Amino acid sequence: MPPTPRRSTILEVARLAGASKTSVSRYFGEERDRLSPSLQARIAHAAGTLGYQPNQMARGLKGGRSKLLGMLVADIRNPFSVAITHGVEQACRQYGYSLVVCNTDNDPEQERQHLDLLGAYQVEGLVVNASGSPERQLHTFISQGTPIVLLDREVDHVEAEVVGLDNHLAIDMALEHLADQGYQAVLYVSEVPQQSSTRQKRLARFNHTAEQLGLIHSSSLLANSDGTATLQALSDFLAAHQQHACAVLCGNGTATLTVTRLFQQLDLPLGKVGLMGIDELDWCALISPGITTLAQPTDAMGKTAVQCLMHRIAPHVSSMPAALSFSPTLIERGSTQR
Amino acid sequence: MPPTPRRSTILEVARLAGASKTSVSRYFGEERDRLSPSLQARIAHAAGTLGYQPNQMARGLKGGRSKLLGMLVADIRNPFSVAITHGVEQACRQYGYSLVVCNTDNDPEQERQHLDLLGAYQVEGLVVNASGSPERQLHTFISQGTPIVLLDREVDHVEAEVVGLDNHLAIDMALEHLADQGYQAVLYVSEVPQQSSTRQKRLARFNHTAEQLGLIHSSSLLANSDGTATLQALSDFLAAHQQHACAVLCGNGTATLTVTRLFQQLDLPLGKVGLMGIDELDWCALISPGITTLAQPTDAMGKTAVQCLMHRIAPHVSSMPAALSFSPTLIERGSTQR
DNA sequence: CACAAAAATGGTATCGTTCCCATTGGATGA
DNA sequence: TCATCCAATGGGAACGATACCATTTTTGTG
Repeated sequence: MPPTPRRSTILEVARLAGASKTSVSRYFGEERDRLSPSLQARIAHAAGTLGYQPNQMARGLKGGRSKLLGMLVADIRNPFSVAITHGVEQACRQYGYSLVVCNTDNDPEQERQHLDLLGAYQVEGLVVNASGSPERQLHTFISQGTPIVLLDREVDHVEAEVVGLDNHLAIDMALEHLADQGYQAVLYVSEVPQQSSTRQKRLARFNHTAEQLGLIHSSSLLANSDGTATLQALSDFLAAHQQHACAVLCGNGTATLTVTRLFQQLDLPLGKVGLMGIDELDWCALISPGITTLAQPTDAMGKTAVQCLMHRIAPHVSSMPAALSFSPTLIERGSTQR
Repeated sequence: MPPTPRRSTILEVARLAGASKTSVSRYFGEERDRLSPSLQARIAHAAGTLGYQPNQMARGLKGGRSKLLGMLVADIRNPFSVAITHGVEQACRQYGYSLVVCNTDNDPEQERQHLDLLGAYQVEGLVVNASGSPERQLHTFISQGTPIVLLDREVDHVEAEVVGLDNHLAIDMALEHLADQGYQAVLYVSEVPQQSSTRQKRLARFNHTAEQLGLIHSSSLLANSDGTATLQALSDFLAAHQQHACAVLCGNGTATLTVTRLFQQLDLPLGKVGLMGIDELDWCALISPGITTLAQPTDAMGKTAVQCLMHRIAPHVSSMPAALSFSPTLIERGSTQR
């Protein structure tokens, strides 16, 4: 094996092409047109021969233009997050940027570390799906001129665009659908809302709208992942309102998963007891007679987040997106059919 | 707003601490011990005051040590890939590295581009879950001394460790389980195997072992995502072997999802017609009476992949993992109970 | 045809680190 | 006591690109 054949540099290309480094730099930068066709050809040939590729580290160093975007994800194993990440990544590539994805596993400490890191890599923009409240660090980015977009969750005292679902609309749509279907009592199941503004909003809106629609309502928080507390809450709720048509509304995909398990444990008939969830999942159609969901337009959300950043980074390249708040789509299935 | 307060540099810290940049560099590098306690304290204080953080771009430039690992994922929306990515990322952090994840959406062209990119960012190692056959590019990395680990899929003519499931064992376990349960005819459903050595191996082994166990067998490839061709194949298979106990074995999670849909379309009784899949999914327990699966130890696989790389990058930090081939775990449910 | 203006190209300093090689000063040993 | 060595520290060159300014060549115009 040859002793680590180093990656070729701009200088070598320049020499081979009989040009200066500046010209080669121009060729690979935004100013290719300024070069005469003949010079362009020579450089192209030389670069091809050597297999040259600009070193992004060096690029990032000089101009601060790392062509890197950072993304902080609270829980990469949540299908919703994955879907969003997918959208964000696609959009990044479209703008010629790369994405560094950091998963925090809902741990504020990891979040802190990852933010430090993204800073150290000079990301030019940041998509943040927060797990804690990293206000201080986010301010650091902002004050350094690095634009930030918040995804799905707001962060107190951080002024930045928030891309996400229209939570009020979503809850209203869900409750109206349930009411339309004749359900009279609704239990709302959510993960603990402390870390997430979205969960808080949905919960509050649930109470508000359920009240307004004259629905009997109550809520239960998923404390531990096996949902034993909620099992109790669910059977209590059903027992207390036997004479009414009952339904459960789940605040996100995780809740839907847990509650579906509970339905099976309690052997509840889907539909007779209503079930509905926010977030569409692969398997919702498969649990017969199907679980009704509100699907989020994840790809669009991801793209919009990136578009926001690009608008700040390079206003001429991208306009500000029209809307940052998205409407869900109702996917009606048997679980809300009595 | 202050006019973009620049990020502070090593020089400013040095000045404030009354030290030289070399000392500060040492403090943040691997040679902190060489500094006297008093100097360490001064630097720590100065760095804290200024909120200093080393610029990774500059670091990467000088030493070629970017502290970055790259990962190529064929399909980020596949839960199996996500699980692996999660493991890889955790392991990275453990070693003080960060991960750039690139999703190729099974598109060789995107794969090509992403590999270029990862090269440009001077990643120190690469975890590759290939979608095409990027031999040439991978060789470039290897010849430059950048270690590579192949994940789940091999790439022709690329000599590198392959971390993945023991496919022979998996297929054998599955078929033995099915045979034990009294199934006599098995249909194997897989995605098209061209792009994936794993799919090829599983398919070949299926034919081999089914033969050996004296099972009636056949296979069907998922051409389009709605699986219409397989629907036909499945009903034909069942019709042809009415007098035998039939089962379907799915080559991966995607196949399991599609086939489960087909079972519902055809209204097949789970268990009476057996169903089993490789890859454990959230919802397999929920489709009553549950779908039997072979679970892959995804976290361990991700960690092992990183450990391989680290062993090459810094042999003193990490030893070579003992095994690169993993055994699946049988999760027995009602779908293989007649 | 001369002169200005524009286009094409090149040279050099610089980005923030790390690495290599001094330099300093005190401890060690004969 | 003096040479020697080690530990602690500092100075400057490099890494590979970009940006600015200078230079050369071309083009346009009266």
